[in-house]
Amino acid sequence: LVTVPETVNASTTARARARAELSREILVTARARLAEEGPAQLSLRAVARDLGLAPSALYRYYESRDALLTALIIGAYRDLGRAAAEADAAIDPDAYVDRWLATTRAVRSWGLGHPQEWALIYGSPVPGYRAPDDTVDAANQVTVALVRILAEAYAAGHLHPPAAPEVPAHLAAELARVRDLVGGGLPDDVAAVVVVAWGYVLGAVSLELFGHYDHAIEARASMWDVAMAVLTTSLGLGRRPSRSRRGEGRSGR
Amino acid sequence: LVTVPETVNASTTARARARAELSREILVTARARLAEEGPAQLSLRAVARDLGLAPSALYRYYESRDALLTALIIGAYRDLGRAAAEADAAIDPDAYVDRWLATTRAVRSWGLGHPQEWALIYGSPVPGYRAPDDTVDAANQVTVALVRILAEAYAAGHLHPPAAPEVPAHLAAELARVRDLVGGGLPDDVAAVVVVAWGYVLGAVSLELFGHYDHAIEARASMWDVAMAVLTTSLGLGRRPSRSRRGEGRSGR
DNA sequence: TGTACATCAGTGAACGCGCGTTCACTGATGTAC
DNA sequence: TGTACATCAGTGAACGCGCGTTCACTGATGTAC
Repeated sequence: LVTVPETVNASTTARARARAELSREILVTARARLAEEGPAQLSLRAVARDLGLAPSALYRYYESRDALLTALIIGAYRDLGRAAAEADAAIDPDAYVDRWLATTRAVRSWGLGHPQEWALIYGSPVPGYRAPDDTVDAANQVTVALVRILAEAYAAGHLHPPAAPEVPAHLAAELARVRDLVGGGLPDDVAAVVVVAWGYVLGAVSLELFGHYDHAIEARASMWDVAMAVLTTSLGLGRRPSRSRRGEGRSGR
Repeated sequence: LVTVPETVNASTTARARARAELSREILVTARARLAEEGPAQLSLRAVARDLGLAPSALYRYYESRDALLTALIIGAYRDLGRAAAEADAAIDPDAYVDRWLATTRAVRSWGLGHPQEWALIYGSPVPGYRAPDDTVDAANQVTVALVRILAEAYAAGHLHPPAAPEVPAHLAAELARVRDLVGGGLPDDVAAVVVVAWGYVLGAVSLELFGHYDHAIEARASMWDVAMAVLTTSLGLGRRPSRSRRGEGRSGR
């Protein structure tokens, strides 16, 4: 199975060009099917049908159904990561609260717009499917888009979480890896708080998408805004430290 | 289709008793199958096979596969709700922090012990299945078990969230419903913070169970403890108010 | 530029599988007299 | 207490369905001389 080049240069043969194009078209079609059924329901035959191909033809492009799923997962992470990064890039880099709010909002919006793809990457694992390591990098891009903002805010002295948890050594070692994703610089306790914030953002979108506000909270957008306000306060994210950390901090005054 | 009485009294006929028993046995077997495959994979035929019955026999007990799923969902919510309530009941009622930590821990433990049932109730919706309203009550029991602790803590003056978000009126009206689940008494902004805490607990368990700490954080129990410490601080849950709310609060001193 | 051969895309039939649900049936259990 | 009839549990065969994957094939595209 030959991998498909991302970019098609001029010297590429017509056959290769057609191959790359159809390969992408298969992905697009599969994504469209996903929008109508769940990831577990996604069938090669249905995709082939939509494309007017024989089912067996897909095997020239994807080794198996799992390979197609993997491509979809990676695509979804990339798409979401891109949406988050673009939202961030549109804001003044020094306005950390605004960047955080805009980026988290973009994450939620993407989820609302792509509920089945969200389920594919953040929902229950697809049964019988084991994600290969290729997906990890793509998943990390989303994490980085969120965490970077908080890391930069911290570096600029604009993140002062009032909650400074004790972090045991073995956990601190692992948090260091998260820290390294964004270039280091966070103390253990702040890194832990950042992971909690990351978890809340993803978890809250899932709760909403998976129907757990049903019959209770219909004002979803307002609830999101309120939740993010609470989160921002809890993070101590903003221009002025609300409290010094650990009695004596880096905060002025 | 006759409903099965919860309790079997002495006058019940042997046939009815057998019916009730097998009805329960079907559920138990289905739950066991769930532990091995995902909810979407659950098949009537497999359950019948495990019980040594013809597939058609199950139709005497459950109208359809969806009806069986519904019974499983309600059972899972009840089981989780019971586990949470029991953990709470084991703690001194005035020790709100301990109650919160014990109860949330119980929620996580139940999830770790019943990952597929967790996925059934909190994971991506099972495709093609639409949950009937019967499940809502059962779901609420879990919410109540968590929220009640915070409501009681607030009533006792032991909950002082430093984050007091602005809550728009239409959202406040909906939060009132949540409030009513536990007998009222929470101001809008506190109710909003409580919903955020509820969301974090459920979201964090899902993230862990669905594999989003994989390749990053292996010290799951420590991470949980740290997260709950952060959450507790963010809630302002404890004996002494860490800050007065809105400048002048009910806090003493 | 033209020909001979190799490569590769896509076909269509077939494989074996498991699923939810229906239906006419049998034999056992329960009930009314 | 005994008999006649009604109810109901469970059977087994069958329905129609869609699935992932394999395989021998054809015809078109690409390449080497």
